[in-house]
Amino acid sequence: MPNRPSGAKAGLTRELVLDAALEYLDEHGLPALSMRKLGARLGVEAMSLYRHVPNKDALLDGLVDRVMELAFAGLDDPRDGWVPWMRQFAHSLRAALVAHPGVLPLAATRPVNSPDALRMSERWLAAMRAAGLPLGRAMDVVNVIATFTIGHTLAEVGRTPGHEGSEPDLDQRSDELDPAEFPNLTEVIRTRAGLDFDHRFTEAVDILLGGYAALD
Amino acid sequence: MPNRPSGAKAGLTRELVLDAALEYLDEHGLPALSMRKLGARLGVEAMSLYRHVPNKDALLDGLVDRVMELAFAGLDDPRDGWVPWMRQFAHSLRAALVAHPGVLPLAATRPVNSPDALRMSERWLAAMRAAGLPLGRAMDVVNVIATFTIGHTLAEVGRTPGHEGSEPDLDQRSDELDPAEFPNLTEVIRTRAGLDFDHRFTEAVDILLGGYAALD
DNA sequence: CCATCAGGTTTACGCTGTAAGCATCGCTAG
DNA sequence: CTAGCGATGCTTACAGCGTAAACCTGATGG
Repeated sequence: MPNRPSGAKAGLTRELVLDAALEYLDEHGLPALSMRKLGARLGVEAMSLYRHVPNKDALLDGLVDRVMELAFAGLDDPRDGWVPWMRQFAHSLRAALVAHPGVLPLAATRPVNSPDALRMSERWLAAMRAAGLPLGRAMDVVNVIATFTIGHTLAEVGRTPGHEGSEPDLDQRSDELDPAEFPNLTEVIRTRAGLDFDHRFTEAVDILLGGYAALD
Repeated sequence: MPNRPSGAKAGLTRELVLDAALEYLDEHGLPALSMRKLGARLGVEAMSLYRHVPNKDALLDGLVDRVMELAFAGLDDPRDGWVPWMRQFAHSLRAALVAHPGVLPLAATRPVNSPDALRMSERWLAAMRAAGLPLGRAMDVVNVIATFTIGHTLAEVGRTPGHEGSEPDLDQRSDELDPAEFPNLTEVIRTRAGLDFDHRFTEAVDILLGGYAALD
């Protein structure tokens, strides 16, 4: 497949591979991502990728790590208070996940004790303690906000990890919905009550943070 | 593989297939579940399963539906108040997911608008409205509690969807953890602060429900 | 100039989901 | 009693997957 003279270097890097993988993932979805197709996109055979990545799982882990890093970028100093910092982090994480929906199922199911994830947890804890929170409480707040954000965004993006648009959104299929069988759902669609994901997420995060803040 | 006289019926049912699949999933994890292996467990060739299930995805959807049904079983009457009902539901859902960890990644990533999921949402909404909650608020509470429960349980079970025990739990690898690089995490392990998932889940659910109840 | 090596390729293996066609059973109609 | 028929399971086949092993080749350092 490569039209480059055989044996010549294509100039791959781990970073380039991850870039291409992330792009492919966001365009075509997780099930469509294979080493062969990723290689093809880079003008290279599948096996070449293994010079830069030990195996497919590690590649996927790298993608999760990347998006997590993205969520951390540009956060304020936590010493201004853990509540605003955590709120900012929650919204930043949600934005990063929405921007890379293909990574979402991965972020949700990767083990929490991979080296990357441990580094991430350490950073969270450091930030929260810098804001004056005791360790146990910091663990609780961090974990609750992170898991809620991932869970909620998962439902928000809400399609099979397969390529997007395979199913229409709930509010686009009001026609096919039998009002006799689904009276409440049809009313939801008609009145558009409770379909605002932004509002729901913001409100829930504030409830959680407010609740923890009141626990002193 | 089947030692039964060729052409004889093995007596499969959709229900039997789902039973076996759920069992296999909980024992060996999602990546290990293949149509051939599932067939083998039932004493049947892989293709035979397709008489009872249109394809693998539909089979997996069926498993999610089953566990969700399990979560609904034995709930009190919602008219006794939506706060206790929702609390009970959250804990029941978490218990069902923990009992069938293989289904968790599926429950998290299946689209929210499959027919089964719609039926489920309708039931939730009906219960909440029976308890006197307005529709929009009902949507918010239901979605927030469900997504948080799934997200938190995902982190709790917390291993690659691959077979369990592939990585030790966080608190079992204190040895390998460099205290210089991970001061906070090592302290977490030493003091066991913030490692109680039960307590964290209960507390967070109560904060959420209390917060919504206070919004009147 | 030659040896080494990093990076890319080729080939191959066992596994996957599933389409198509066939064999065989139990049941029902004549 | 028998003809046929639908239901059920089996066989074969195909394209695609992740990746191990061996190989080739252009660039680099002694």
